[in-house]
Amino acid sequence: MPSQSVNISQITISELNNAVLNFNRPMPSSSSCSPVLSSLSLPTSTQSRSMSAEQARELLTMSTPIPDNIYIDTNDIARKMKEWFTLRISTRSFFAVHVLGTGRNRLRKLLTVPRPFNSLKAGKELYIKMYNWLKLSEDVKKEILSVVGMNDEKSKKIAQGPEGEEEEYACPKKISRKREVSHHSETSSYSLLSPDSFLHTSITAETLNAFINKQVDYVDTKKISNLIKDWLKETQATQEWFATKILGRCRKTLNQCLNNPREWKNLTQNKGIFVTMHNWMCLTKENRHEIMRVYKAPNMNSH
DNA sequence: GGCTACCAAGTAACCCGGTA
DNA sequence: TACCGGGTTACTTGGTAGCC
Repeated sequence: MPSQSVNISQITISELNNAVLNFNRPMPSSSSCSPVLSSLSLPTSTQSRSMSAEQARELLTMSTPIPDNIYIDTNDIARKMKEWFTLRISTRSFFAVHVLGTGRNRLRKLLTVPRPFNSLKAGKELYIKMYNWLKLSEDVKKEILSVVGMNDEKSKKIAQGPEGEEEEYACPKKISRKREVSHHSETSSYSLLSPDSFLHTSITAETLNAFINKQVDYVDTKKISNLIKDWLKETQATQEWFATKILGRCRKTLNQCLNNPREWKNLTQNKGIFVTMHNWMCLTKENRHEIMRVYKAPNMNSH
């Protein structure tokens, strides 16, 4: 994969070094891992330019021999990585190919059957990369993902069509329309557009975004489905409008969620829809009405 | 590490019922 | 009867995991 400088990236080497400085801080709920990245040969803090994809990968790579006193708990790393993947910030395939530089099946093996660190050969480097990855802040991780994947020519080529000769993988933001939608909900990027008229309302788009994407631990899916159905009847708002304007999904998806709500624990991608619906119903009647007016909900003339 | 089956999510097509 | 909104079914696609 060719190394390219990335102009649009906002991340700087100094920011990355700041992240590295925090590495001496213990990992949350971790006691078995010792800092490793501090031994890496990182760019100096005087460099304040955007990093290239290669530099992003280098950041996670051991560039010096592994000290004998360093022990990495592969089980712990695998568990934490699996937890991180549930956030759906990146697919396993994407992470394997672009961050680790290996195949998705290889990563799966590392996560499902973690072998003792000392018994590993080439796998050591991959675990170290993951260890270092877990130490980064979420913002830095996202920037790295952006740098190593979203902007390189390979990704663009594959994103344009199935002609790619390289290993098939999925880019969560560019390639998969479905995952993009899912990602959208999981990462709290709100679906509402920002009409100019919103500027004149008492509730701002930012406020609404923050509120409606508020994280929720649990949603009673059946209850919220019934509430939404009742609310749609009451206000005569159409499923089409609510689905596209508020949820950012197609009407059919909303319809299925309302009529066949799965148990919360069984949900994966559609959790975001129920979270948004839950938060929507937590808004005051007045706020909902105002938003409906701004977003030109049908039948608003009658209210 | 390759192959393959399964699952989840999203959507198109179609149908049905209400209404003007 | 045409139109619109809601519901159902089948299909497509990507991710994951089992098997070897």
